[in-house]
Amino acid sequence: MGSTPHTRRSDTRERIQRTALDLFVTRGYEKTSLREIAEQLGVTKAALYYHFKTKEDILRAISDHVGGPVDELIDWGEAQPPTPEVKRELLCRYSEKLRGAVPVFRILQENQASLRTLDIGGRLRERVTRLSRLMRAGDEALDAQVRFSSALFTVHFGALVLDDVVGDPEEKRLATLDVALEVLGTAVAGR
Amino acid sequence: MGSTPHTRRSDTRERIQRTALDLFVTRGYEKTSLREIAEQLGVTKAALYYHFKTKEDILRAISDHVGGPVDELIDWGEAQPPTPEVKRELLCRYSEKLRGAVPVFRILQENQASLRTLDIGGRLRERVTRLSRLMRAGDEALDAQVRFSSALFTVHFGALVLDDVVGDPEEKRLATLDVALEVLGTAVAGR
Amino acid sequence: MGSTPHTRRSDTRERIQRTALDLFVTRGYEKTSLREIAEQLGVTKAALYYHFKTKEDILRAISDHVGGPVDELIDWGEAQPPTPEVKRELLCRYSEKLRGAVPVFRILQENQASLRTLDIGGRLRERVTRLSRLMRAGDEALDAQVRFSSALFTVHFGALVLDDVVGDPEEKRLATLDVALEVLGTAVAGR
Amino acid sequence: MGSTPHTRRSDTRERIQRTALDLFVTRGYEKTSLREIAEQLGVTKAALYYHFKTKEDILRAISDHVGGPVDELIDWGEAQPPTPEVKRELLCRYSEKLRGAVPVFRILQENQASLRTLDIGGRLRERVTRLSRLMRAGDEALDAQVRFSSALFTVHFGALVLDDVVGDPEEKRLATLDVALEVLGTAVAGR
DNA sequence: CATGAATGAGAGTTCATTCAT
DNA sequence: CATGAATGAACTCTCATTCAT
Repeated sequence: MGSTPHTRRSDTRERIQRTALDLFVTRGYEKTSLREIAEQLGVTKAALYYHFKTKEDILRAISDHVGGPVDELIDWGEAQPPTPEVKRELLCRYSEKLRGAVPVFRILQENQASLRTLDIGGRLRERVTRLSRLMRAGDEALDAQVRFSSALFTVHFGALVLDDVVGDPEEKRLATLDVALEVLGTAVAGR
Repeated sequence: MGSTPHTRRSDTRERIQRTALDLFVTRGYEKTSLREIAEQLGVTKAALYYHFKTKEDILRAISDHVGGPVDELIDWGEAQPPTPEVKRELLCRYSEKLRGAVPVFRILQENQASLRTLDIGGRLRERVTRLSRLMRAGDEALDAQVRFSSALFTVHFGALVLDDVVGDPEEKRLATLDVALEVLGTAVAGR
Repeated sequence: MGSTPHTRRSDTRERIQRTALDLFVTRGYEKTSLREIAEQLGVTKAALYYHFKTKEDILRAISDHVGGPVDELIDWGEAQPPTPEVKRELLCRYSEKLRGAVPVFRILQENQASLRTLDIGGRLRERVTRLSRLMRAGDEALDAQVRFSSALFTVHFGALVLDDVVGDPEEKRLATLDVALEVLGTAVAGR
Repeated sequence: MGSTPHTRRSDTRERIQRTALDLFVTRGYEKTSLREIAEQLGVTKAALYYHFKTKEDILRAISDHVGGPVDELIDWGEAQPPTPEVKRELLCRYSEKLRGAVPVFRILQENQASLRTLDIGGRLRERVTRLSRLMRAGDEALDAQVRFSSALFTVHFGALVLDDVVGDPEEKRLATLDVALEVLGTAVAGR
């Protein structure tokens, strides 16, 4: 019977990621040492290395939870024409990806400098570049460019910042999206 | 006498800050070692310690170029009533502070996680908190709150991001400000 | 019955030795990790431990292919009087032992320092000492001592070095032996 | 005054080399940890890194005491025609270089496998190759080739092996050289 | 003003080895 | 026969910092 088999076939890999995520969020990637992760988990540093090749690899695993979905979104976007509708759709979907993955995005956001050297930083940079290009495509006017960027900021940073604000998360998300769409809207629709 | 006015007295301190700024921007605060700074400057590590008490102290000196003015702005803001006009004024002035100090803001932005432990991080956090509170004061409605934040994001991140975009800086700055004010405006003015 | 005679029963042990031999030769004993051996073989590290008690044990098994025969040779030599004929015989037989086991000798040769701590190193040292003593016995004159050593070097290192030189192996071996015997000869025979 | 100034301006670099040399000889390069060197010297590991960039760098400094002179010898040899006289001269001079530097040569000899990965290993290999080529040039006959090699072995390994044998060092060296020259002689002179 | 020398603490990483399954 | 998971000890190396000169 045994509904909770005790650690049957390593859930350790997941536990490492969870602990690391926690520490990366609170202390930062660089300042979090493998010793800390291991200790907090009650295993040895060497155990971490059984499950992950390097420290960066742990972060990669964590950030892939978010990287994959976002890449798909970008791929989809690049296959579409740069119409206002597509951009609106992009913002909506991006907002959805953010939901529930805020801590991961926060790590990527707040440790940018540290990631630069790592190849995970390269991937991140590429993602940001592609997403920006996507959002900005279609209207080269300065005002439009600013609007496109601003709408993206609103969705992205809104999620990160409003996270520690009281209120129903979904409600906050939709409010944020509304504002972003409005900023965008005046650009694409002329309103 | 003295063709070089009163620049007597170590311009080394300034050169250290410039070099450090450069390296902090390109390699990040943590990843930049004092050895690197010293080498790039052609002095010894010990020399850095003659001019600055710690590594953090160098960063502090750099960030104070921006911290002081911003603090003054916040102080001013807190002495005003939370009217729409004041908020608009805040955005305008904040935008001006950003101008020319983008690299410093970028360092603070991209090294947030590293700064958390440092007391300079505390000050930064406080500044952000106060500025946010200032911007958000006066209207607790969710929609308004989002708008206030978004306007601030637009000015702040717009400056950082649009920096590597072609175009006249001042023109870009004003365009950004326009969008920010608009986002704000619909909230505060009802339009 | 059984087309494959009686090779039943794990040829894995042999495969481990072969793989290890390869890696020890190319990367050195210390620099070769059990992980590498296991990976190159497509098994787990733990599997190696099923077949061998320690890493040193693998090397021991490898070097025993050569150690036993050489020990026999030395035993034989020590039972003989230290005559010129015996020494000539020793060189000839040693040369034969070397034939085909060059890689093993090379490992022992090039990893001497690493082996020192291991008890296999002690055995090697003992072998070398006994063989040298055997070759040097009978004539304490400095010139003779040098000659005896030189003849042994010639056979031993000649085999290792000439291995990567073109030419029929057996022919090279005999040529080497000739020179060694000549060096020896002038000492023992006066020629 | 003050004939023995106490450690005036770092004789530490030299002391590190001496201690390392000792340990490399007795325990081997790989098996000697920087902790051991530091402890035996009464300094911290970090002090070693003040004076040398890496562990390999310490070995390099040690081996350069011998590498430079030998390189010069080889350079000289390569500028000469491959005559018997030149070869004799090469052996004589090589023998002289060996004198007094036996421990260094022993390290290089006994740690060959470990050095392979290091770029100091490459240099060593190159040196050996060039020296061999030099000695073997001029007569492609198998017998001659073997003789050339053998003469070199005699000088090289003779120095290493006879080091722990009683007797006046210089006398031993000359005796060794005599045998080497004789081996060579029969090849080059036809005798 | 600045350097040369050194330190203590800790980082990430790798290794041979063990053992329940 | 063999594996997956884990460990403890060690490793090389880097860093911010100190201080006598």
